[in-house]
Amino acid sequence: MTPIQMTSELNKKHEPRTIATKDVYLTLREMILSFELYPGSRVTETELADLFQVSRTPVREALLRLENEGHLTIRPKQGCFIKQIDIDELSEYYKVRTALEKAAIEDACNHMPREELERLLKLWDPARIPKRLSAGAMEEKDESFHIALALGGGNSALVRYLQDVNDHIRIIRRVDFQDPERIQRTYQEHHEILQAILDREMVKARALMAQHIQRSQDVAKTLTLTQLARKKTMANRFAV
Amino acid sequence: MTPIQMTSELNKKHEPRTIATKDVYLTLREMILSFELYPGSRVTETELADLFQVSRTPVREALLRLENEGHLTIRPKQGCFIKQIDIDELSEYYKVRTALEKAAIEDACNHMPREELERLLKLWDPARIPKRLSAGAMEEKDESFHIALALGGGNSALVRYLQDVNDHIRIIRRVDFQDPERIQRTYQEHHEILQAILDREMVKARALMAQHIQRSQDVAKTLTLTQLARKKTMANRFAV
DNA sequence: ACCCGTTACGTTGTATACAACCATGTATGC
DNA sequence: GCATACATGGTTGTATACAACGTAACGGGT
Repeated sequence: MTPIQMTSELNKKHEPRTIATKDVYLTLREMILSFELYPGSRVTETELADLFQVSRTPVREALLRLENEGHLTIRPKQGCFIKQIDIDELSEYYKVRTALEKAAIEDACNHMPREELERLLKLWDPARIPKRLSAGAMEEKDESFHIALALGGGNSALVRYLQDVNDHIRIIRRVDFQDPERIQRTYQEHHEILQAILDREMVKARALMAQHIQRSQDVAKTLTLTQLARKKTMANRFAV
Repeated sequence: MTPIQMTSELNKKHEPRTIATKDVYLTLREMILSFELYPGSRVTETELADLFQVSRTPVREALLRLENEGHLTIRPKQGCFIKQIDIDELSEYYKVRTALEKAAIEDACNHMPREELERLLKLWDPARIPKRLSAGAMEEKDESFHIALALGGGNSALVRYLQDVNDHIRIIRRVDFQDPERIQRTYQEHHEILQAILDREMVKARALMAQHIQRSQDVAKTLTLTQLARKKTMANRFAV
């Protein structure tokens, strides 16, 4: 059920080393991704330490990690600011993602075992879409699809970079699956890609993947903008 | 002279936020890259704090950063270990690098201004190679070439990922330029690539770049192995 | 009225003290 | 003689105290 032990090996990079730090990190990340901490707003270490009932030390370590993942910016001696959502920058990440996924597809065409591909094909059968799939769950499933392909290619560094890119674009990717139509579409496209790999048609698979990414990017972009506009009206306890 | 202000923007990610932390980080990184801290050996925070005459706090932050860059592994409650050099893993990084540089070349062909390309062409004229170019200086110049191309494409996220990959393979890349023959060769290949971009021949440029990376990888790989074997015989104060 | 210098506050950066935990080695029982 | 339980040393994880720095507000001068 859980996707191989390599995944845990991979996540280790992002997992803060201790309990308190880990909690702070995960909670903060969730708050940022859900726009609860509005982009551009400033947070102070003391404030967060009070909120989480821990000292500043684990807060600092969590912030350091979140900065590395691009969710916030630390300006020395000044404070830390939730990263603004910059559509142009996100497009850049999508370009990087496309480059990496193309490489992954090539590896997958060459090395990915038939059985693994067939297992995935069953998982993404457009005729058997689970009812009531939440956007969060679907986002996770989608990510695991792309990661599975990269894993199938056997290049774990590539997988790590893909994970890293995902960390950066998750904030807009998540809103992509709030529309059932988009879920349906994703199932179909994933199915097609898998079939192309199974047929070892590298050129076709690569093109399909590039299209697939492009389409989800377009949708997520507009959706994020409207979401953001809606949240902006709400009061935020951390806003400056 | 200095390659645009974007570079500083980029380095910010890797630059620890304060002075003490920064010093520790840079020195440690240098020690790792020069094999002074032998791969696999364990270091303790106290030990490093004593060595650098600072407290454990900045040491911890520096270690956290170095872990993110993949130079060492932190095992919770156990300690931190200098990353083993794994030739297979480095090959994976080279594959990622190739994927990214191909994307960069495409962008460069589309967007890079003629003048910038001509400036680079002058810098890499095979007829005018500076005498007594140290391996370290050449490595830096080589990196700045590849970064300049990515910058020319206008995708700063791509540049950051390329920097990140460079952080990981620098340890073997550095030994590539100890042979004057390799320096000569690099000048020629860079010149050819630039010319292809200037002619807007994307397919050719992409192929040249892929070859170029492949060749330097092959050379660096074997050289690193011999270097490593030599250093292994030396005593290391941090070795277990 | 505007500009500049100064002061005070708040925040980050660093040091240090303490607690929790793991690993090793030793001693004891079988 | 071997295995297991325990104790001890050392290392990391967290809390807190202090110092350095940046920012903003206030006051005085022009």
